Amino acid sequence: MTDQPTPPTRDFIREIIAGDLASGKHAGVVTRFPPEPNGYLHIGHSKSICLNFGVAAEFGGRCHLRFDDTNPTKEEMEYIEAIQRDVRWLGFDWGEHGYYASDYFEQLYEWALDLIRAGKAYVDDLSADEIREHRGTLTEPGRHSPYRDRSVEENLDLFERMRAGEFEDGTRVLRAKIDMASGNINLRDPVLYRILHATHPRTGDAWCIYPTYDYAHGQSDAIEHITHSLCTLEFEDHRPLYDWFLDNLPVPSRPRQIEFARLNLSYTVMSKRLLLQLVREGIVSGWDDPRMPTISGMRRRGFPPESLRLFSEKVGLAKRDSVVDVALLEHCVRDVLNRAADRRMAVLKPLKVVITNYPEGEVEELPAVNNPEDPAAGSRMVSFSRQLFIEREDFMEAPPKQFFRLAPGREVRLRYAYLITCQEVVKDGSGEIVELRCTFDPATRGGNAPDNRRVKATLHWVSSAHAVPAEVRLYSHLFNRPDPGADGDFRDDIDPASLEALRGCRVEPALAGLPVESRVQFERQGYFCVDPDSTPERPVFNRTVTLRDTWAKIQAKGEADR
RNA sequence: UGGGGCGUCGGCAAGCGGUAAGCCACCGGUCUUUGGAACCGGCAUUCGCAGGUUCGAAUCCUGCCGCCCCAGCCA
Repeated sequence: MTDQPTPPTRDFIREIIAGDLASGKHAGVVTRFPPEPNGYLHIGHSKSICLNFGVAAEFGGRCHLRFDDTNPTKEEMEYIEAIQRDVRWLGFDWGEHGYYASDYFEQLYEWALDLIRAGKAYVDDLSADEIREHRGTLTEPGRHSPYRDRSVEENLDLFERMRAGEFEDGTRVLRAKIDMASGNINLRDPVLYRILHATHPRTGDAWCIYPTYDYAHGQSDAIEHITHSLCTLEFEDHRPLYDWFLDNLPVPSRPRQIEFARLNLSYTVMSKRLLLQLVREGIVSGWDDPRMPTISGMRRRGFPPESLRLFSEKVGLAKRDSVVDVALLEHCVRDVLNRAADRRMAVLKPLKVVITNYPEGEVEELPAVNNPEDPAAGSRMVSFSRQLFIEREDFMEAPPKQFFRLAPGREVRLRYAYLITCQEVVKDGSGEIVELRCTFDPATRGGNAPDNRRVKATLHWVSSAHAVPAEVRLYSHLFNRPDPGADGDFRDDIDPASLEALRGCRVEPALAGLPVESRVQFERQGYFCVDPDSTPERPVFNRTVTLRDTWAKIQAKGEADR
């Protein structure tokens, strides 16, 4: 067997960068993550963050965090702060390299003056509607604006007066003079500056003209000596314009834009517009609702940052549009949590069990392993007594063939405790099961029978006198179809049962008083984390993700066959 | 009927002229004090289609077909 070293993670972007380093085109790598502070970051951004910071780290370079804050009508300080918090939480550090496009407004303005002086930009008095009419269509060329051939002096005068605030919003713009007949619409004299009498979150009222994305982005990259400017596919046809500015302005460096496909996830919407709508319309509780694909939502849901990084490695990087199965994300979360989360017992829908042959008033402390995947996690003691709670779903009066949990006359194991046998089912007047009367075998303390007899099931449980009440919130996908909105309003595809709050849960005492965001596994059920709504007397847990559930599959199959 | 991209397993994705990696999902099995985890095995004779070049093509050429993006003073 030839044992070849695992090839390093390679994708087309890393290949380009490695090539640029090998050829000596660049001595080092500088990337940037450039969010617009007009909303919260989501898992699509997480892919970009991991890419930009990851690439920089792998090649010994650095990654800047730069806010693309060129549109004060949509941007807010709250978003700037949330974005910084989320990037740090994900595990990345931009060090001294936190920037804002607005840091460059003065330089960008000077360069606009250069363009005007070179006859490559002009002030246009056309209205937005008129500009659109002159732009032509996808198949017909555009027409020149009647203001296209103004003199340099007039353009300079007008542009300076735009900056001085002499004109109303929308009355004039600065445009590049490129080619109104270009097949690439971005080259049909794109707008460089628009008049916006709006207060900017950082520059306040210092400006009333603001550069557009196209005019600001590449130059900001150049100012920061970004070597590789990574962005999503929809900017591909902006690249000639990106390059045009670099070619026509005295910029200090020459960044290269490279585009990759954005992340799409099944059962999820990813557009900021739609996410904002969910928040504004109160469909979710906020940007950090645990059902949101936002980084803050996933954090509250209990996803560890490592799981998001793992996921972004696993989804790969390419240029084709794709939709990643949300099951891959869930797999990454389970993979990390399986190794990291301590196990605890929690009964979500309690059913009372009385051990009839166990002495009244007696309590035993039994050792329970914290994490079978991690010996260093140690163990804890759990209290056992005569009256317990088990999961309602773990008992069936008339069990089907494949159900091997508790049933009348059947013996099962209580994890870390004893083997018990169900002797009697107690019901109330309406026929509902309210209690199980069982016997235990004192010789099976810890869970093993001296005669080596086997039981087919192990149940989790809590001692009723020791357990603490808790609320548990069960989450499933926000949408009930893999492609929400594909046939109309995405709101019609919201799953009304995506949140189920259980109030009467009983959990083992070790689960009380944990810090917010603590992540644990509830044995046999899934991974959960402590929600900020918790109080000292009543913890609240969010279900992060269920455990793989073979029984659920068997049941589902049974129903399908019926 | 302009311009720019993209088409490899159910979902991602390697492959860079030498005879289809890997992951998720799914299906079997082993093991098991979590119906978890772990482990073993199965899962594309074929790369959108059709021609061509070549000893040899997913990889090169030609022509079709399909999908995505662009007509914001959003990013």
